[in-house]
Amino acid sequence: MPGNHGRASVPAKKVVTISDVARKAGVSRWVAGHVLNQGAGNSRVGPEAAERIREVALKLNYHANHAAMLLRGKRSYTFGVLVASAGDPLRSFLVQDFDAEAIKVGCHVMIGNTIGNPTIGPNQFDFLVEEFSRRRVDGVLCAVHRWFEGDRLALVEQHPNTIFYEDSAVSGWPCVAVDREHAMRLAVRHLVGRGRRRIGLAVMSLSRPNHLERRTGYEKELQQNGLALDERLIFNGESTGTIFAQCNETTARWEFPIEAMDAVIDRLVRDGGADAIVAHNDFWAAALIKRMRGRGISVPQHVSVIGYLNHYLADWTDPALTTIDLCHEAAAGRMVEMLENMIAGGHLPEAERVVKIQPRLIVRESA
Amino acid sequence: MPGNHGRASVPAKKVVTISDVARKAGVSRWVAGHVLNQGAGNSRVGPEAAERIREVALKLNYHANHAAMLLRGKRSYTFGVLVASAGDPLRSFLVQDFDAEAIKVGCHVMIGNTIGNPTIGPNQFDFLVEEFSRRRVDGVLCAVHRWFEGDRLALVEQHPNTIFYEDSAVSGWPCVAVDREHAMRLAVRHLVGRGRRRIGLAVMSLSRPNHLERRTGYEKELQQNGLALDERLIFNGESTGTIFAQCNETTARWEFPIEAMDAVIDRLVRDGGADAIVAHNDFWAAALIKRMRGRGISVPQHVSVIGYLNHYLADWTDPALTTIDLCHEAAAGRMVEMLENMIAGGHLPEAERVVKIQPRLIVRESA
DNA sequence: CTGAAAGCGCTTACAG
DNA sequence: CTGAAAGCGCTTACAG
Repeated sequence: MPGNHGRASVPAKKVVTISDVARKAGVSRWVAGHVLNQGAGNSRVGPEAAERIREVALKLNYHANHAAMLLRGKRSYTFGVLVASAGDPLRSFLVQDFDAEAIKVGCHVMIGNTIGNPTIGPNQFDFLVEEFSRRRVDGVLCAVHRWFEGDRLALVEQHPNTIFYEDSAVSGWPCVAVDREHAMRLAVRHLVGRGRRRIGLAVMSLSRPNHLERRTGYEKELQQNGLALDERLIFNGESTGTIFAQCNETTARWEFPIEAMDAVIDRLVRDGGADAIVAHNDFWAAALIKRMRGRGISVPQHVSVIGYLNHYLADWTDPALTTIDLCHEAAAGRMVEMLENMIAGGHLPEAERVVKIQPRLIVRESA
Repeated sequence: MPGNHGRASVPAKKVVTISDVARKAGVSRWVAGHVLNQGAGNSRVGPEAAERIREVALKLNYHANHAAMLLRGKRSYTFGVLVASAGDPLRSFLVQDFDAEAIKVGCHVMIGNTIGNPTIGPNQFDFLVEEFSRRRVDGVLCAVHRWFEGDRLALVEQHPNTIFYEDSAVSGWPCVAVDREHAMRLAVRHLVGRGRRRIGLAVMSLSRPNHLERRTGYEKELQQNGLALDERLIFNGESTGTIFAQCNETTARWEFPIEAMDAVIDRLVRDGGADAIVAHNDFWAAALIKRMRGRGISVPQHVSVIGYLNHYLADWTDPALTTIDLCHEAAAGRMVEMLENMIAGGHLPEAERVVKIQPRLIVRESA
């Protein structure tokens, strides 16, 4: 029968403690604790005693009491994850992969959505930073874009073991980001290889440093292939004043005005004569494909399209989307590794603070 | 500078304790603790003293030490969530919404992915059940389909405060599920309203009780509208032997053979003369739309299509997908509520153990 | 109402 | 190597 517990407190089931193990193994609590809960390789306990203790612990199904360790000052083996919304198309992969990597080093992940929950108060980000402190998380992954509210300085002050994903937000702080320059080079190179010469770039913004990297990669690869840069082939979403994606405050779901992509088609294809478009992300790409079909422009025959993200969506566009895979798994692995280094050893060497993840191109049908 | 901590232990920052508050407020620790950390409404402390204590606590920024409370037997204010993979199109919403609801009652959510991480051992589910015990979670949400491995009995034994989503897995245990019968009725009703008469149903399985409910709703609504049941209009994926969706063990991503939908089109549209299809989920629906276009069947002119889930995908199919929204937010709210009741009061009345969430139809373009 | 004491399960000096 | 003691920050009887 479910839940016949007391009110706010949970009756401690009879649980085996370090004393039980010590008694049964015929050693002191000190020795038992040392063998079981401290790092291995200590000189002070004989190997045969250690073995015996471990056996007893196994038989008794002993597990160190987490709360007691924590109270005593040990680490919590818990990471906090700050995301705008965990259901977000990109973050959901990141959350999954980060958890998978965390578990490998014995850590669990505590979720923290920073938007869409006004009941918490005016600023969920700051609230969660405090909560994570109270829970004594060992480290924090912050994957919240910098344009969302939240005191990043307070975050890193309270949680020195913080790592950022994509938007570093605090200059010089450890950050793992996709190599966007490389991503754009992969895309352009592929298109050139398919005979495209009028390659357009459509991005949400060029004022944000992250997005600017895309332009750099785009330009470099054009140059490398002897193609001239034509400003008419670059679409900067900022100039249109349209908000291309925003999170609905009440549903906490992302919304996207598909029709807004018509402006991209007008500028790049109709006016600029583009025969290919490298899109801001898979959603832009999917919308471009959809709207171009409506205008009789076929993909990839007339215009090739390349996305960025490799969301589930990519298989379902028609034609299926050729896109840049962001390799979240690699990013997650790297972040956990860095976090563990920070926890164990203190400073990360300057050179290892900003890590670029090499994305890869997934070729489907749209380019 | 990031991370200049000690090895495996974290130096306790100077933190304010209940003793500090008590001293400053001129009361005993007992009183301070009683006012601050116990439920309100105790008769033994005068209101003016209580007020003063609260003021001091606020000024000192006192927060009860979580580990100490836990060690003392208080609840952890943590929920564990078991999902096959948190990045899964459906689960990702659920994780987000469940966290949002949990935070409202002062709880945090610990993620647990039960597949895709073989390094953990042969059975991640059982491993996580143990881990959740060690972390002393107050309750568990299990949103893992019953055909995945994992000892459900051990789960509910170790965590009496467990609630299932969709697949109850343990008979009679509290469970929140979408009212699939109602979902199908909404879909059929809508199609009939649009003049469809040969309405097909395409589902992955009819042997699983959950899926059988769909057929029931489908039949009832046909009957209600005076339409005869035609077995040729029902596609049961099981009969084809195809695996329509599976999680890649190494990438932990869901894969779906889009071409497999051709069999559905053959049976329902070509042979059965269907003018509408209610699809197993949005992914089936999206694939049907895509493959039908390839065969010159246009949606919704020739055949209407309705999905199930209301994933991001729904906006991006061409035409945009009319689909059933599963109302995850409502489900999450209900689950947290039930969990809290179980924690606080013990048994849930029989009648409140199985909750059906009423889905809604989102009309876009495909039907 | 109040306050000193014991104890949750550990670790960490400390003295043998 | 060993063992008794103190203490992490709380709550819970218990005696005033």
